[in-house]
Amino acid sequence: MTVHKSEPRLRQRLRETTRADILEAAEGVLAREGTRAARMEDIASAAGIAVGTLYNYFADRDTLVAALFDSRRDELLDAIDAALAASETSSFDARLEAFLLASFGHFEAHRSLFTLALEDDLNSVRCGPKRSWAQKFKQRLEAIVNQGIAEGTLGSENAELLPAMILGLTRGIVMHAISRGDALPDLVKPVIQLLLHGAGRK
Amino acid sequence: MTVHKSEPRLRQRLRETTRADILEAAEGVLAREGTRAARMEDIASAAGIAVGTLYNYFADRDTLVAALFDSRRDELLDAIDAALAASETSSFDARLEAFLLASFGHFEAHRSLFTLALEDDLNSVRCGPKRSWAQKFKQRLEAIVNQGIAEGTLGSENAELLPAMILGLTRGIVMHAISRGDALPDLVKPVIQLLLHGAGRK
Amino acid sequence: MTVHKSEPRLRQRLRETTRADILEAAEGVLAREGTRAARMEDIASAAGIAVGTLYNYFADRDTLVAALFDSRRDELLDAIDAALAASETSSFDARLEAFLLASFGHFEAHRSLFTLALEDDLNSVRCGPKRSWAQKFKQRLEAIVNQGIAEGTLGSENAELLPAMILGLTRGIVMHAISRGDALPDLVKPVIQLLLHGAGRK
Amino acid sequence: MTVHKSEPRLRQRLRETTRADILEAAEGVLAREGTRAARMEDIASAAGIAVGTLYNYFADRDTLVAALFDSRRDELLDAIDAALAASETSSFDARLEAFLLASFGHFEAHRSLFTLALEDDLNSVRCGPKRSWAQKFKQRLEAIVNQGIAEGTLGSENAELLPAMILGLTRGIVMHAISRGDALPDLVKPVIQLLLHGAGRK
DNA sequence: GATGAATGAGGGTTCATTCAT
DNA sequence: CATGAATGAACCCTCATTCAT
Repeated sequence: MTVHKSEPRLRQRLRETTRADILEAAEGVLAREGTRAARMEDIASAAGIAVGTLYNYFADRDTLVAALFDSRRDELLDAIDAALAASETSSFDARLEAFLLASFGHFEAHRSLFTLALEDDLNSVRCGPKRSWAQKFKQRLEAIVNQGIAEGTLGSENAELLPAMILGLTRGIVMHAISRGDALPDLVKPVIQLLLHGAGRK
Repeated sequence: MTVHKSEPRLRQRLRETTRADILEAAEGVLAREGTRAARMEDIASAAGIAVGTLYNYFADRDTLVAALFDSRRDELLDAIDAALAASETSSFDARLEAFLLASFGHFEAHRSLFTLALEDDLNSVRCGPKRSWAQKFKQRLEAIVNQGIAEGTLGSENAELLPAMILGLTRGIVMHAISRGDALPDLVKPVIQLLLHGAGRK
Repeated sequence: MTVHKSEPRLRQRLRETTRADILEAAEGVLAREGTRAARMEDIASAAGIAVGTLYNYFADRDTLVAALFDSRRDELLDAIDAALAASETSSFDARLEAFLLASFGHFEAHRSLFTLALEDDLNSVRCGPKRSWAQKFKQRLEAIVNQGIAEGTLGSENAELLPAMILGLTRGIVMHAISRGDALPDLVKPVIQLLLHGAGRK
Repeated sequence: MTVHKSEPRLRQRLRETTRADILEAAEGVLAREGTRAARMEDIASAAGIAVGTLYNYFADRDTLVAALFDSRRDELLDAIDAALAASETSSFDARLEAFLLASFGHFEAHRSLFTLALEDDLNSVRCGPKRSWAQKFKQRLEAIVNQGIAEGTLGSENAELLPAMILGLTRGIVMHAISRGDALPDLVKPVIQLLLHGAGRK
């Protein structure tokens, strides 16, 4: 009886697992072959399943690719939100650091995909801001920036540009680290330093 | 005879013109359809020529697309180099401003393509640093940064990270401006401000 | 014991019921989607069972479809044979009328499938006369025609063409009625009239 | 110059020829393999061209198949209309004979396809009367029947059913001839005989 | 050199069939 | 026996590339 009751749950769980496995396989293949060249058959065999099975989980290729990017974006946002929630009462500096550490950790974990995520900005222009990765990223930054201003840590000039600039800064650093193989967490301090005090000589 | 001698020149010039027309047509089509979906026939008809003719100018699709990005990158680098040459004896601030103005001007002119150029970083990771846009951009920045340090305008900490960060900053601002339709030149000052003094309250 | 003896019977009966349910579901789906587009899964879900179960009753798709047409054909022939048996001693006119009424009744009941049964002639050409619906239909007509000749009601010229012509006539009328929504039984008289006396003015 | 002017014509003519060749190849393949099983590749190789070329002439498989049936239907109707025009002033009997001869001739020429055309009635029910073959066939019959009534050769009872019945009759006879390999023209007389005077003994 | 129809390998997708639960 | 997810052969269609005119 218990068995019969829980069976749907098991099914459900298995289904979710398989879905996740497919996305992980897709991540590897897309990163290796490129978004353009990645073939459904490659993804299937990387996931250890048959082509047809892919279509039991995703309506078509586009849906699968979109699901992959959505999934990774959501994981990133969740990590950021958790870090922000954990540092709710901290100072601006601490929260910014928490934000960057969470972000960098996620990029590190998905280094391969991240190279592709860069195309995303482009999508946010082409497909509208719906799937945008940068959009939601900026929203979190806005909140932090506002806190910094309220606290008096940040000046209020160019406040509306700051999120975009921090986002760019972060990206520049991540690309730099990825292409040189540097460890990301070490780069948190320099970013904060530049942000608060600039690179001018004191 | 002179006529005969110069005829090849005319031919040559016509050839170059057609080549440039094709690239311009390609720029529009790629921007509109995306790198993935853009078809050779679309490019040909946008250029007002037959498909086959494309192959008299470019070996294959990949070559054409690469030529497009190379061309725009070279134009950007030429504009930057000209601006830097013109401000050879100026101060760090002035040269940085010249650099940013030249860059932003180029982005403004190729707004449509620029959304695609973002994929390029990705390529620099995947195809090696050969075609990289960012790579050469950074080289120019390195020279400016070094001058700033030598002049005493910039501090010397994290000097090796600065080019990457400025690059990112620039990109963040450009994306922001593109998605909001803002004028790019207005954003030069804020970038320099952040770079030199940070966003912290004085 | 008796119980044990009759259990197989129950099973047998259940099996037959399910089989019939499947065929009925298939009839609806084929009529709605077309022979080409109808999918095994559609049939299964219309029958309220799982795809796999279909294969416990029919070896494969072709077998199922063939069984459907065979089944409806046999029902038609049974109805005709019953009508003929009931009018065994009647005159030619009466028997022909009985024949047509039985046929039309069946078409009326399977209006949806009948549109498909038209493909069947085609099959009788392509797959040989085995599954033919028309073949057996004609056999009955032959018997009636022969009686008509023996009775002296029909002339004997073109006797071998008459069954084919009556069959065609019947079909033409049925198609006409189906496409216009007319009631079939009303059309029995006109068919007999044409058949016996033609449409020429007396 | 003339050459250059007429080139488009040549192109046009070649295009039409190829289109016709494709339809003829398709006719053979469809007849051999069935509407369901016929593959684009088979059609292409039967036409002596590559698969891709098919798509330069027809948008997709459905369009090609529809074009085939439309084409043959139009040819039939043209043949009928020509026969009717040629016998404009003749009596009812003569015109009916002309009609049947024209029809039978066309069926004979497209014997292979005709087996498939039977599916068409079905389509006329499913897809509406647009592509219908029978629909237009009946229109011609209506005109002839009306003439017959006006002339006094036909009685006026059941006049609205006559076209459908003649159509059915014709079909029954054609199927009979096809399945037995009989010559169609020989069957014109019996059809007219039945139609005018019935099969009853005089 | 320009043209654009022909080519055909290759990819996305479907769906009859199987089989572990 | 019922189930329905997994399978993968098969098919439609696309589009980069070629080549005869």
